[in-house]
Amino acid sequence: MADLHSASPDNLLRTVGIKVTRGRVRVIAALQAARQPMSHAEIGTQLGADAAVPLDRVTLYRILESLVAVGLALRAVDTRGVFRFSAAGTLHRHEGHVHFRCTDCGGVFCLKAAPPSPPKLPRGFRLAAVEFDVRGTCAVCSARPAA
Amino acid sequence: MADLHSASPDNLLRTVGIKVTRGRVRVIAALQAARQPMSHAEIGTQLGADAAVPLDRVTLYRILESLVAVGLALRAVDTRGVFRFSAAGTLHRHEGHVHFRCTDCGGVFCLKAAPPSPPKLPRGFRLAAVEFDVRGTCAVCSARPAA
DNA sequence: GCTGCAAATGCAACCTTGTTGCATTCTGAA
DNA sequence: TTCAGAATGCAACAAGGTTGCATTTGCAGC
Ligand SMILES: [Mn+2]
Ligand SMILES: [Mn+2]
Ligand SMILES: [Zn+2]
Ligand SMILES: [Zn+2]
Repeated sequence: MADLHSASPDNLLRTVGIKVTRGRVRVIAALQAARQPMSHAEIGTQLGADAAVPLDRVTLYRILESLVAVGLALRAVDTRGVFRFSAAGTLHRHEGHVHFRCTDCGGVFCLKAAPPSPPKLPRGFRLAAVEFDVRGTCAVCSARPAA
Repeated sequence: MADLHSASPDNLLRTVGIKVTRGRVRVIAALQAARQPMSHAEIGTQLGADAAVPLDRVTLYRILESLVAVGLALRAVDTRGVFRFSAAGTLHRHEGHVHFRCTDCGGVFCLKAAPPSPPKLPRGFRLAAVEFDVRGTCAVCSARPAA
């Protein structure tokens, strides 16, 4: 089982069955190279900097949306209310375990615990999604003195 | 120190030593009456609805800021990246049960199920909050034909 | 290698959330 | 009652995020 950062963007996209486009490849590569989850603005800046062809702002949003939808990226909200994205992988299944979100750096960490089962709903209610959100500060951010 | 659970907005404000203004009193009252944390927009809508005198949008932000600063309100970021505010010292506690969020009407419903216990964290990680987010459509929205 | 169609993109416009500056009004202590 | 500092209202701004629509592009089928 390859780790998150080893599979090529092209192969990841083909594996999940969505089109391989220049934009998606560039975004996945950027997320894989990142040491921390990136905001939309950070990705846009970096992509605009190291490439002759800039990526449209809206297209970037839609690329991130599509990557999250197929599980190739994870999305979290940092303490300032900004979405931050990190690379995931097809080979890594995220359904079977709980995630920890660092509210400081926006990082998402896989825990070993199994997700809780959904509760009983009142009559007529229809369940669509269940999300167990565990938040706090990761080891790195907890060690670092507060800003 | 006065009991935060039973004090009136006026007394709460006097206790913490900031000025008692019409706006602050109304906001505290709204937060105390709320069954769940409210967004800035929700507070603004409610205050605009049941009062002849609407509250300026910016003033509301500054009121919430001041209440958080003195500890009379709590601020959190929800999964959509929006700040939500709750009164500190209200009687309705939401820690003891799970919530259901209707993705259609936006309503939040208190369920009878107990929240799952937080999982074991890796060394150095610090837990801040655990949120069990159950989403879907409520009874009313499920019954109504899709728009 | 073509062809055709759905998927993806670019662009303009728009919405929401949150902030800043400044003149005016209000609170509450002296 | 006075009045300085705190709070408010209004206008303008900024960033994050979304929507609609015309155009381009990936890629499956031939
Ligand atoms: Mn995971
Ligand atoms: Mn509740
Ligand atoms: Zn962290
Ligand atoms: Zn509903």
